Formats: sequence, C-alpha cells, structure tokens
Amino acid sequence: MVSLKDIAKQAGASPSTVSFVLNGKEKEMRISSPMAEKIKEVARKEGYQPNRVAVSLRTGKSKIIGLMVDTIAGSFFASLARIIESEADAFGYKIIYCSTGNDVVKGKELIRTLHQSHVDGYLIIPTAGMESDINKLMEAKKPVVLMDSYFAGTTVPYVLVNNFDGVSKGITHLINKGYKKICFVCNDIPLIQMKERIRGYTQTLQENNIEVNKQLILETKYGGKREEVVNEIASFLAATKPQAVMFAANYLGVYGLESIKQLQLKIPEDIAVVCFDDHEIFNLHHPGITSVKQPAEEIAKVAIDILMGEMKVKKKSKQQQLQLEATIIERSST
Amino acid sequence: MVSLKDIAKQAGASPSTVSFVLNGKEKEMRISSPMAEKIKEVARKEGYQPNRVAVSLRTGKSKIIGLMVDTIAGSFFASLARIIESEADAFGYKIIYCSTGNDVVKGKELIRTLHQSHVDGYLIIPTAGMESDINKLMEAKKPVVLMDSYFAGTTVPYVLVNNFDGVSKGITHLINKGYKKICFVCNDIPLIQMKERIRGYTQTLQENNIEVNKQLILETKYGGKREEVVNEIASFLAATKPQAVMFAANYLGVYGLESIKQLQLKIPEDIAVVCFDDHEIFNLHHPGITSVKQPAEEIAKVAIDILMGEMKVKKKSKQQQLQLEATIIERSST
DNA sequence: ATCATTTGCAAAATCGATTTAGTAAAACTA
DNA sequence: TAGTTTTACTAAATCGATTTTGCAAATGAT
Repeated sequence: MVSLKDIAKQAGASPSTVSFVLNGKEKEMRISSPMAEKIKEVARKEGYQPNRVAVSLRTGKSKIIGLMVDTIAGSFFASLARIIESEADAFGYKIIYCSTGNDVVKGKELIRTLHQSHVDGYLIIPTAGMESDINKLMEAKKPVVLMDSYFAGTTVPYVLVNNFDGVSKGITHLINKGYKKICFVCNDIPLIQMKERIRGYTQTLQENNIEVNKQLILETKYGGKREEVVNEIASFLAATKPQAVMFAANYLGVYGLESIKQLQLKIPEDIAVVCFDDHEIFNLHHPGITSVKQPAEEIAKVAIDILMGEMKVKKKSKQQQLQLEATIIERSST
Repeated sequence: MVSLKDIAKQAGASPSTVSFVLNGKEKEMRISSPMAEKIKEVARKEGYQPNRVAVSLRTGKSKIIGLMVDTIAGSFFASLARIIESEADAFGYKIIYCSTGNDVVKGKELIRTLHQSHVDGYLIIPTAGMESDINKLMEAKKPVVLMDSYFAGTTVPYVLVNNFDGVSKGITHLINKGYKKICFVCNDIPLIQMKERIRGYTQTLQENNIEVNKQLILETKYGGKREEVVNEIASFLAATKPQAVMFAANYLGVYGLESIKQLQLKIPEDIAVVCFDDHEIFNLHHPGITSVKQPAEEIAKVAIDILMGEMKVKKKSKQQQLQLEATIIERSST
C-alpha cells in the first residue's frame, strides 16, 4: 500500500504538506498552488488511499456507525438496514452490523467491542437488560439513537413507530367491520413497545364500550420454540373462540396463521385476522392478511438524521425522541 | 479510556512490560511473577481494554472479516449471517457486513473501503463483474472465500451448494411423480450457478428420455420489478400450460405463486410446483411448496473454516473449492 | 537600511499499542 | 576477582496518519 510518506517523497514535499493539501487545507496553510497541484497529481497517479486505521487512531474518528440489532434475520431489520446503509453513506459513514441474538451478555460484549473499535455512533434496537450499558454510553457522551423501543424516563434519543396508535388502528378497523369479540396475542418481552401495544388493545376496546376480558389476551413466551408457540396459540383460539384476533408482532402473525390452519378455521369467515407489523407472507397468503405497517424507511431516515446531529455532522435535530405513524394495509382477512 | 500507559504508571512498570504480560509473553520475556501479578491486578481493577485501532495499526491485523453480499434482505443471507457470526466469534473475529445491492461500482468501492479498514479476510457472495476485483485481492494475498457462486478457472476458494444436483433432485422428483411437461423459470444473472441450474434441468430431462423444449424455459430479467416479473411468469405459464414448474430461485418461486394465484390455477391439481432454495413462505403456503433446500449452515461453517485456514488461524483445509449437497423438502405442491 | 510581517513549507509531537534492541544488576564461571 | 552469562526489565523505534510549532526567506513598513 502506498502511504502518505511515499507521496511526499515522490512530490518532493514533507508529509505534513501532503496531508494539508489532500485534506483541502491548502488555503488555510498557504501551500503554493504549484506545490499543491504536484501533490494532487502524484496522489492521483499512485492511487493513494489514506490508511483509515491510522486516521482513526490519530483523529479518534472512524467514520463508522455500529448498528446493533436483536436478530439480523427479521424482516423489519431487513427493511431498516438497506435505508440506513444508504443514508449513512450519504454522510460518508459506513455501518458495522452486529446482532445480540437477544442475549444480554452478548449485547454488553458487543457494545464493548464497538467501543474499542472506536465507532463514532451507535444505532441500537435495544433488548431487555441493556439499559445500564446504554446509559453508560450516554454518560461517555457517545452519540446513540435507539430504534423500535426505548427506556422510559431517560434522555436517550429514540425513533419508533407509535405502537399504541398502531394497535389502536388495527382494533378500530376490526370494530368498524363489526367484530366484537376480539382476541389479542402478544409476547412477554419486558420492553415498553409491547406494553404500549397491549395498552392500545385495551384502551381502544374501552373507548368503543367493549368490555375488556383478560382471558382474551394471550401472552406467549418470547423465544419459545415455534411449534410450542403455534400450539399455544391454537389451543388459546380454540378455547376463546373469538370473532377476530390481532397479533402483536409479525412473527406471531406467521405462527398464528399456522395455528389457524391447524384448527381448520376459515379466514375471515370463521375468524378475522389483523397483525401488527407487516410481512411479505401476509401479502402472499390466501387470503391476504390485513396488517399495520411500520414506517421502516422513515424510522431509518429519522434515526440517521438524529444521529448525525448528535455527531455534529449536521445541525442538531430539534426533536430527539419521536414516534411515527403506522398505516393500516387492508387485505382480505377482515 | 484507560490506556496501557496508565496501567504501566500505576503498576510501576514500563509500557513494554505491561504489553508483554497482558499478551501472555511473561515467560518468554522472563517477567518476574510478582511484577506480572501486579500488572494483571491493576489491569483488571481498571478494566483495561486495549485500543483495537492502535493494535490494528501496529500489527496490521484487525480481527475483522468483511462479509459482502448482494442484498442483506434475502432469506438465504439471513440464515448464513447468524452462523457466520457465531463461527467467526469462536475464533475471536468480528464481522462487518456490507451489501452491494447488485451494483458493480458499489461493490468495487466496498472492497476498497474494507481494504482500507484493514479487514483480515473477505467472505464474498460475488455479483457479476466483480471477478477482476477479486483477482486483485488474491494477488495481494488477501484471504478470500466466495459463497453461493464462483468464477470458473480461478483458484479462488469457494463454497456453495451443488446447483446442478439440486435442480436435478427437484426435476427427478417431479418426473417420479409422473409429471412430463415441466417448465423451468430462471433469471438472466450471468453467473455460473444459474448456468448450472439450467444444466440441471435440461440434463435431467434428457437422462429421463424427455425431450427438452426451449420454449418451456423462461429467463426473467434479474432486478426487474416485482409486478412485471409476476405478469411475465403468468403469461408464460398460460401460454405453455405445463403439468409442473420448477423455479430456479426462491424469490422466483414467491413471485410465481402470485402468478399462479392470478391464473386461478390449483396447486398441485392444475400445476405442480417445486422451487430451488427454500423460503419460510413455502412452508406456510397452502398447500406447502416442495423445495430444494440449500445447506446454508454448512456453507457458512465450511466457508469460515476455509477462511481461517487461509488466515493461518487454523491449519489449512485440504479442500478449498467445494460444493455441498442440497436436500429436497417434500410438501404438498407435488 | 532596518525591523516587523507574511509566506511557504518542514520538523516534531501525537494517537496507543507492539516489538526490537539495549542495559543495569545479579548470578555464575574460571 | 575479573569476566561472562543470565535475569528482569526499560528505552526507543514503529505502524501511518494529523496537527502544532518552528523557521528560513520573501515582502512590507518606516
């Protein structure tokens, strides 16, 4: 690899002069234009590329953003990742992905690794138990933006869908279609977004003068085996016999469809279905499954914007904590 | 951040001594055990973590592997990524993901960025036009392993499914079920794996004494809009009226199911379906779609193994270029 | 003509580790 | 006891950039 020193030697200049010129400080450092031209010429000819590791060591900046997610396989992540990558690229930043696999210990380790690797900023989809680590990052003045969830009462910036309103839209849609006995299937993730979704369910029913029956809420174990969850949902639906069901997450919807298939129920005749968070499968399924779609692209864009503000790459956004609107996609399941 | 120098000061030793001890070279450098213990004690107490950037600059090693894929959203990638990450972790390596979005220019840029970031090794799912860049990496003696595809006639190590045999298994399965008029839907990616899949189709038919009719092969444009491809497949199937169809990639299968839905054909009564490369949707679909599953986990493991061999982290694998067996998953579509 | 500025660049310090070369003191040898 | 070897470290060079300080030569002011 050709180094700055090599360029200096070839151009008959000192390394400092070369650095000034190639970093656009020739005016400021009053380098003569013949000298500057010579240096640029040599650098171009030799295809000089600065050693990012050296730059990072000296400047303390890596131009890299760490993106931590629970699982890299999810479809929500997939839609986020593409946008985040291209948005970051526009600011000259690269992304390092890593997944915690919903393992707190691994999450802590990863934060440490990213920290050691001197990433300039963090985009995190937090899992339970990460609050303290994230607070440490904040104390260390590291730019952090959370996505998909957040911790109540902190000043950590976040961007996520309005979970309460999203579920409310789904439930309202069902009520408007005439369904009264509506089940809700969620999981036991101890994060705020799930609480919000449950609140969206109960409160919307109340507002429509429908009595809330706790028996109609199923809280499945998060991380449970697919088969077990499918069976759990099946027996729940068999026992409660609702007119409609709303699933609180797309994977629950996918599992739920399997349960419904098992029970040989017809959608929407025997049971209407709505799911929070869209999935390709819902579109392809026969009949199509009505779902509440998260504004993934917008979330990604806003998150990067806030982060760039924190990193002083652009001017700071006024709003650091916000919830974006979900939209309902009507298909044939309701 | 606490640095090696700080530890040295606190322990009353020189930075070099601290470095020796913390890198397990105390014997070799005959550091006295009281001194060594003191240093370890201080390092532990202060929670010292070496600055990876500095280490990387000095040693030229980053303990990072670059993983380049065409798109991060694909399900094949999702299954690969998890395994690759955990396998690499076992060797103390981290993964940087990046996606080319099937853009040759972006791919070239990314290789340069990774190179500048001093990644120790490359795992690449190559796209058309990357051959020269990959050859350059090989010339520079960089450890590279290709996945999912390869370039004929080069010595670049690769791991992928046996595409020929995989398709052959699918077609054989259809023939055994009694289907004779079998269509094949593929795309125009100019990569070897697609050629192999087409060869798998034609050759298997021939071996079973079924005449190959070029009219029964549809080559869709890769990267075409979903709707257009769906319509293209629909009119193709309407025109050819086959007893069975095999799709050469899982996204084609997904699109194809939509086409079939459009045509209001019943699976498998009106048309039997097999797809190369499994997808969650095929399991959930009613009826389930028979597919040929790639051994994604094995591919990931073997790729990492070869790469570690190249990087001299473990002893070199004997075989550097290999194709793994696909397995057929029988569902109700055939 | 003399002193003060400005110009144009180079020297050297720095980031935080690793690694080679060097060096007192202790131990051993003859 | 003088010379050699071993022990137990430390000093300094190094990786490749950035950035502060320094310093002749040219220019300007009086």
